[in-house]
Amino acid sequence: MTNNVFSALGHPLRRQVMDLLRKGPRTSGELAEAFEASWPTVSRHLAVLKDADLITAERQGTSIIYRANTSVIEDAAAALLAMIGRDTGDDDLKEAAE
Amino acid sequence: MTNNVFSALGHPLRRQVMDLLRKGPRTSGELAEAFEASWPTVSRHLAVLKDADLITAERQGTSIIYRANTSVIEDAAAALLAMIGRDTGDDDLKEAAE
DNA sequence: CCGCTAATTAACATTCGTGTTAATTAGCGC
DNA sequence: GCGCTAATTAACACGAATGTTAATTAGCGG
Repeated sequence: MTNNVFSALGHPLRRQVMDLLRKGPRTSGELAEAFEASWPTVSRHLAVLKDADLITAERQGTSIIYRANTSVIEDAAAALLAMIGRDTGDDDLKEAAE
Repeated sequence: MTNNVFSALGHPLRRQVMDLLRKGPRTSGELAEAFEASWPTVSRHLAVLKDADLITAERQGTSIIYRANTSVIEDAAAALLAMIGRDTGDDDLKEAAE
């Protein structure tokens, strides 16, 4: 669950999508226009993000609206902080060995 | 700088390395033994992590000691939280649109 | 159903990532 | 320098990711 999240965020275009989505929901077309890449290319990046559960897709008429999935992003951030020993309240890791 | 960090964390073995390093410094040999993969394979994963600045390497005699680079991990976590509008004190992003 | 717009999926070429074994560098003790 | 251990780099094979154009699905309005 925090697994392909990092891979998904590995691509710069996908991070930019997340940044755009932070400001509010966007349709596929709006997102596609925001980048130089072709529409199918953006579409596939969106599919990767959706697969990683980083965004959600909701059909509305002929458009499809994408939204950032904040809880998954929070989980990923928590996983990172856990890497440096900072517990985040998820208590799922107990370890403090010198 | 927060760029290849996510790609580097995309591989499960590399996240496990980070988790081991959280508990303290380890030599290349110790890390190599911790995984099923061959030593050269682990070695190259370590190179990826080092390239992303997630870990540091220090030669000590014939051994090379690896340590987690906490500040870069913190930066990555901050970048994630910024994606959901949560400012982390880095003030480099200002935006709160509905 | 036809035509139109929105968006995804298919097919293809190319580049990147991963893992292995073999070869190489680096340091230490004799 | 020789031999030994620690670790990386080189070379190779192969599967996954990326981007493009062409084809397809989905919904709406006439």
